[in-house]
Amino acid sequence: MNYWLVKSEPFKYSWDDFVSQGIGTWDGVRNYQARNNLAAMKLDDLVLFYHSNEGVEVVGIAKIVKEAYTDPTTDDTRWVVVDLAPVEKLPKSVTLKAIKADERLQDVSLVRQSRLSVQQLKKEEFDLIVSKGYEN
DNA sequence: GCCAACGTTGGC
DNA sequence: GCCAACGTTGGC
Repeated sequence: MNYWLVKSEPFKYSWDDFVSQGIGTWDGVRNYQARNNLAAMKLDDLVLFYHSNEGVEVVGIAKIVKEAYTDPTTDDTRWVVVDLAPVEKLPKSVTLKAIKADERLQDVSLVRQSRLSVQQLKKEEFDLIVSKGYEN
């Protein structure tokens, strides 16, 4: 089981859009590192859903319902997509600020390599961020 | 809206 | 294969 984090700009594709659709194809990735992460995702891996630009926070948990396949939105065969389904919304979203403030989360890519749109997390990091979503 | 960080492209 | 120029992302 692996743990991931994906970013989306809420005005393009928000958590609420995702929930109302019930399933979301994660297309549009045009970065090799992000692509490699998509390709490594396995069925039922858990994924944190992060809002970039607006909100700048982790809002919910999703899971992989279909492993990587060729991106149907382009003829370029280098790119892949996965399908995700919502698992649950965090009672309280976890802001980037809160993540940066936690010394145990200094190695996560959000902090180290903020531009990467599909990132892998360690189980401890994933659990820690989720637990913050349940605090207070 | 600005700018830093980073990825990609293309000339040599 | 290097590197400058350029484009994009994303936090602030």
